[in-house]
Amino acid sequence: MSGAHSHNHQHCIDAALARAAAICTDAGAKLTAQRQAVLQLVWQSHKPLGAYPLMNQLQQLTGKIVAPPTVYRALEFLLEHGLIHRVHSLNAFIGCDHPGEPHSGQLLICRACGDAQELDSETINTSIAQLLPANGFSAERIMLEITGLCRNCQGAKHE
Amino acid sequence: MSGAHSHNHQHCIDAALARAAAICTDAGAKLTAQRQAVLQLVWQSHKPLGAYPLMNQLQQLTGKIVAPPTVYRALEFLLEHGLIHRVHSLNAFIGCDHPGEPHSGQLLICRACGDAQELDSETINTSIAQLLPANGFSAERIMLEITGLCRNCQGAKHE
DNA sequence: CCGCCTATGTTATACCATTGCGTTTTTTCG
DNA sequence: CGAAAAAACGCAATGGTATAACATAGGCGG
Repeated sequence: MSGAHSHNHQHCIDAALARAAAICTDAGAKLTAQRQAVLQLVWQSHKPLGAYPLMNQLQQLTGKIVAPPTVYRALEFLLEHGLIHRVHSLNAFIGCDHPGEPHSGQLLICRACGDAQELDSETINTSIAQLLPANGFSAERIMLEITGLCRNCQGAKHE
Repeated sequence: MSGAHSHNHQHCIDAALARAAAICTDAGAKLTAQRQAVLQLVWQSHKPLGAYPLMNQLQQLTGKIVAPPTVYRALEFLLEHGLIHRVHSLNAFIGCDHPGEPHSGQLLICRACGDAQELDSETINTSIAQLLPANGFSAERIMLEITGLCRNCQGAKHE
């Protein structure tokens, strides 16, 4: 596994980094080199990336030893500013497709290839929004994670 | 913490255990004493219960030392048979309100009191179901967890 | 009795995340 | 500018979550 992606999505990464920079400037937050490096690595991985793999990659990238708190602090910053999502079912992280906009992180996670795709279905959002008042519940964080098989993996099925 | 619940929901627990026994018999699975004890403890807690607290309670209940794999194996069994749900955002477990029926574990989790309430909204289910074909995705597990403030905690709590 | 399957026990370890503290860097402002 | 304050970072240790690997015990059909 060394940069062998058939499709080069360097421009996606660059775009994401640019958007991130803009958002941080806007918010008066500092996208330091380290945070940017973490964001880049998260984006660079098509799949949700765990904190420790990320840590290793960060070490390779910077040539320095990196301890867990370092990477977690960067991740926390990026989460706070909506630049990445946490994928709870995998204990991993993934770049956010449309930072800046309000959205709730709807994810389709393929258990075969590991890819994750972000959705933003208004239908689902409104269904949920309509449901809450009936329960007197005030929502702060909505997390929808759907695990299954993506289009590509359905034909070539394992198990 | 010694049985200090103001509301005695022993009958809920008993009902859940009875249903569980029926479901297991039906499925040809064995609800052993240990698994039943774990199920009881999970139900006994109004709130989602972590594996290690559960382990401690199980030790007190049985008077024997219990190792992590023991409790995880029981939890795995209960999950497989739909008798409990895993709450990913808390790394915890909660009794399932309506085992036996197909449902997808929609949860309202109050961050103030820690209570969790299970939903089963057809509206949401159909929204999701309609969304999947467009993405060519075949869903196997759908997980919706909503964190916020429940009715009781909204008045009392700030921030 | 014997072999098989399931459940369980036991030890160790992998994996995920945070706390606490001290140092360096950056920002702020007189 | 230069000192005080704040933010980011490095580092060591620890806490919390989950599983691997191997051993043991008991039911059950041949």
